[in-house]
Amino acid sequence: MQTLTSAQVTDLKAKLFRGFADPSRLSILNALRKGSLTVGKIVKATNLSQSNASNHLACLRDCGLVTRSQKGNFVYYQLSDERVAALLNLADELLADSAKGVYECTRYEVSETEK
Amino acid sequence: MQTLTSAQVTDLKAKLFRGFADPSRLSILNALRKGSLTVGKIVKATNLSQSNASNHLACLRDCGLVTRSQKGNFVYYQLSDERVAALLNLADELLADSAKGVYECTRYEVSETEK
DNA sequence: ACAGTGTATCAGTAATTAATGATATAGTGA
DNA sequence: TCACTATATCATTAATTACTGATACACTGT
Repeated sequence: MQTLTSAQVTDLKAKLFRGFADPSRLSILNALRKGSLTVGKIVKATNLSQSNASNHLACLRDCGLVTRSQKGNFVYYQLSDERVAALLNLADELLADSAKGVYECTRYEVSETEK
Repeated sequence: MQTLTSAQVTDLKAKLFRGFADPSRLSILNALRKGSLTVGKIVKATNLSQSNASNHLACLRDCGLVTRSQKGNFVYYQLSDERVAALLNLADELLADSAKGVYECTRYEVSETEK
């Protein structure tokens, strides 16, 4: 068991947050809030392409946010810890209060697929 | 006051998390946990270059995580909400439990500046 | 108005990242 | 073994991002 430098801890924390920092991954995490799902169900729920979803799932696993369990031909993913959902909830609350400000921020660009 | 689509909410949430998802910004946020600081103090605390710190501060402001207040020649930054610190705390806890797994993950690369 | 200090912005570059389509792997049942 | 389904990986491309050094702006005191 090795002790980490504070810079290493910071890198790990950044990595953890990076898992949350992409709309595709957030939509996956959101779908998993209700429980574990197969990759196929995740693809349907999120409208991501299969390979893209698979890549993001690998990323989420890499960040420690989800775990994987194989059952026959299917692979189930689920949130790795209650606190993953708790982080999502906290972010929801924070956004609910500050969304207006962020939304109006000049740098923010809404994706073109939305009206 | 406009209602946001769920995709817009997802984009905003991703943007919020992106603020946390970089080691430089995390070290800034960490420095600000104890209270507000001038840019100069932040630069010293983080070892970032002045322009780099300034860019990250703009980013953090853009993500809604910090606020800015000017006093004479100095600019003070501070966390915009208690919940920003709460998110950092939650991430700390999550990491404390799962650090081992994340640390051992094959994809993770420790920056070369560390031994 | 000027010099000095603190902060922000700009242009350029290198590196990282997300997405796609095609292909590979692994499990299932006949 | 074979055909089939589910998932993962690969190669490529386009887009985004972090950083640096130089410069600009803003405030202060003289």
